[in-house]
Amino acid sequence: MTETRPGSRKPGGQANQAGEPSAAQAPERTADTSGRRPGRPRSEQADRAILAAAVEVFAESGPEGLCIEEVAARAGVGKATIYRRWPGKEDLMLDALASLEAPLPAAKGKSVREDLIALLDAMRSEAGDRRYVRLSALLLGEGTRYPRLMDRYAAKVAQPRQEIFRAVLRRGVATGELREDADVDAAVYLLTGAIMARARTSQEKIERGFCKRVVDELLAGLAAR
Amino acid sequence: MTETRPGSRKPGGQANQAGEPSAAQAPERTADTSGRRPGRPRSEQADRAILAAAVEVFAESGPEGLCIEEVAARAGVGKATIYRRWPGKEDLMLDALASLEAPLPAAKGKSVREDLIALLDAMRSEAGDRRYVRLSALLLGEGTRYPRLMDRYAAKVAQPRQEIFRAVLRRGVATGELREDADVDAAVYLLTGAIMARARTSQEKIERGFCKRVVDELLAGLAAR
Amino acid sequence: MTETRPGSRKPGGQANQAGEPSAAQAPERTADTSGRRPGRPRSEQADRAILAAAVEVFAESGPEGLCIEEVAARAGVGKATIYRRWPGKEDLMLDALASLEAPLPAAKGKSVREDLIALLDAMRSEAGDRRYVRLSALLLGEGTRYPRLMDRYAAKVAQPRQEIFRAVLRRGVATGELREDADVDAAVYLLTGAIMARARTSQEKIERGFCKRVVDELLAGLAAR
Amino acid sequence: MTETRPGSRKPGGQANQAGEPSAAQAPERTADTSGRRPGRPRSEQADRAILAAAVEVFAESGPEGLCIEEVAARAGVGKATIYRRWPGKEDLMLDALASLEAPLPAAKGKSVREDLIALLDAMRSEAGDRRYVRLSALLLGEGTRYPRLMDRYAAKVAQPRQEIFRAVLRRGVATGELREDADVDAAVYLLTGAIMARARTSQEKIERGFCKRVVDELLAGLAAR
DNA sequence: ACATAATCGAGACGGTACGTCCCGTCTTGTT
DNA sequence: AACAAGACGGGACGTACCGTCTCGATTATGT
Repeated sequence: MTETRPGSRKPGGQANQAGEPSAAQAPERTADTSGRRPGRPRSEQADRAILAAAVEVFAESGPEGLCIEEVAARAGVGKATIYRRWPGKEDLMLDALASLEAPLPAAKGKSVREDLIALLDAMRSEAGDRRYVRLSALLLGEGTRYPRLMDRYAAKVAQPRQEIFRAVLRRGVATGELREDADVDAAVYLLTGAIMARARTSQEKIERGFCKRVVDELLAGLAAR
Repeated sequence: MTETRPGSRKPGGQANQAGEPSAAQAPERTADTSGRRPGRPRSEQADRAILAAAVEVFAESGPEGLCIEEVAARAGVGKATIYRRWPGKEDLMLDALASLEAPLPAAKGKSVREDLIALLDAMRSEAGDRRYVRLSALLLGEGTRYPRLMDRYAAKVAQPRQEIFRAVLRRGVATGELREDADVDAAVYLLTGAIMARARTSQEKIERGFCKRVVDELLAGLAAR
Repeated sequence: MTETRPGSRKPGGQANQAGEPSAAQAPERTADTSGRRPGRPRSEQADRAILAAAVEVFAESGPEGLCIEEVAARAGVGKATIYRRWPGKEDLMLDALASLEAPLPAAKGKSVREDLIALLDAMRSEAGDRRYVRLSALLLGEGTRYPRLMDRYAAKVAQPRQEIFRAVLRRGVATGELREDADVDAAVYLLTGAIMARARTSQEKIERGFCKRVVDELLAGLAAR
Repeated sequence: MTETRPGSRKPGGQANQAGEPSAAQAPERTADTSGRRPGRPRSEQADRAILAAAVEVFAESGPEGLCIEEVAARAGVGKATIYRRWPGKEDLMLDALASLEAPLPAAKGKSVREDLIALLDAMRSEAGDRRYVRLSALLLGEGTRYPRLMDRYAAKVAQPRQEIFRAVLRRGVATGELREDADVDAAVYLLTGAIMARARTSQEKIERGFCKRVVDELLAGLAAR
């Protein structure tokens, strides 16, 4: 089910297993130069064509309808060329997802409120991208069946994003802009969850003002006084 | 693709199209009981067996692995008996999901805080049910492919639940427990989203105290003072 | 697989099991009048509609494509109404075949040659009827699986027809028109087979002169002098 | 419905479309061997296993009962491997039939009478093979639904066989053994038809002497003097 | 220059599930 | 009873993809 060939390699940077030790297990005859494997090197153009086709097919047919044969056909590539790179449909999808994640904007530091709104707004755009929603839904749905996949996603994609929110909030606590005893973790879930919940309730794009309202409401608290 | 037969009927109560207007087109001779279609009526036992088997198979194999042939076999039912009721895998899944949704507890009215915590706690239990997570993830992922399905879900399942939250919050505003200008909609997304976001980040059950922390943080607001 | 209900009855005259003792096993309450069964009598209109629909569907779809559901629909009849009369598809087909068989023309007696040509010409017309060819092909193909059916066909349809040929030939021997030691059986197979073989080689109708040529050739003999 | 792929190929020799022009569209670089389609070539072992299984299943279950799933299972082959070669059940059956047809014995030339008896005797053996009867009955019955099939059968199987008879008869005419004005076509139908008609009237094997009687009767002619 | 070796596109392979069709039986209320 | 209607469990149909496996052709490196 998983990696079997020694020198297996994967494109897609962010979602990889870290460090690409591909040369490590290679036969290496002479011992010195470049951890290069013998034989024809893999085509990087194929890498790109496959990922692009995967995103495209995915966006049209959804996670259930994504079909390797179609991806191969659109990429102008043999099926084996895909299976040489990814062990299966889900792993391909993970890398396709990663290729869609826009980097969150760096906190500009003016105020916690503005930073949070900017971060949420970036997520809002992604959530408006149906491709993102679907890829990420597949991931969630398949989580139990492919825990390895889920863990990699959590480690490589989800947690770094949460960390950005956490950093902004912690900085707010430090500068006194936020309460000293604010529950940073809870706040992260409240904020990021609001976008998810909103995305879920309808097919339409989330309206621009939504992020502001959410942030303000959380900052103000609901309780009277 | 969708319903074509006039008197088509679906089981699964909560997720239905409202009111079962099946009698509407029937000949109706005398007045009341006659709203009957001719022929052998559909077996309600089959309805139940199919839904039960669907949930069971689903829980074992995930949305991708859910297989109508297996559901039919376990329910002791011919495949046609399933396709007579649901046009496809996804629609079956929608009703299976609806059959899993526990009714949210009635607001007991002591305080808004306690009511909210109770509601979130009920959702937390569902979110801890992997079957629920998967079904709902599939639903989300397939949303664009099956907008009809998504709309039915929103109308029959999601919105009624949001309405319960909204009622609690509005009552809080009325009693003065919450700020007069509280953004009730934003608050609903913040609260329900927090559970979703939390469920998404790991496979483990959500800890009991999470709901309390979330509610308290939202009630207090993050801002200093 | 075969008859189970006591009072089962079949329409279709020629192909029946002889004598229709239907009243014999009926409950018979009072003991005297008319071997009538209680309850609503079977509709003879249904009998006719079913046979007609069977022939019609058959002619369109061939033996493999003949489908009871379609016959029932076209006859405006419930499926059970068919199964009440015939135990299965093949038996229905046998009666449908019998309803197609035109009676062979009575030998007019002018000469053996003319009689044979007339008989062959009648068969030629049937063989030109694709419905006949198909029904009879099904019968042949299914012979081994349904020996009972085959035997009934042989006894009720095929042998009486051969007997007509045989009678003509025997009369020819008696009148001195044919050789005294003519092998009547072989001649019957030669003549009737020629039509079958000719029908088999192409989809087109058999040309009118074919029968004459065949009869003349057989009468003359191939051998020189 | 029919062949669409350019280089489509079918096993089963005798029943093929003549000459396997598969190389025609291939790129053909050097000159000879290159008439190869790209990709993995079809397994000839699968060809053989499928045909063998088809004949076997057929012999057990008859034409109606022949079931591709069973053939695939017995041949140890995926269903797609069958459908890649034949568009449907009937076409498979045609090739299976062709694989059953024993080659007619070469005319040995001693006398027309002996040659004809030998030819009929070969057909008699086939007709005694229930598998042959059924396959050929299906073919006949399906003729109108699948005219293409029927034509191919006529062209590849039936006509070449008739030609053999015709050649024998023509030689007889040439040597003076037969009448100069003998109607060769009619004679062919008389002879081959006799076997068919005889096979049709009963389930039992045709008796050995039948062929002799038929040939002698036709040679002698029925007419007195 | 030439062997070695891993890649490429193509597409066949054994499977599994799909959604449809029809079988022959069973269950309604009506005639 | 028999009727029209139509649901039932079952099973084969032909299609679509899965992930694996040959094919001949290509493209690098290491001698």
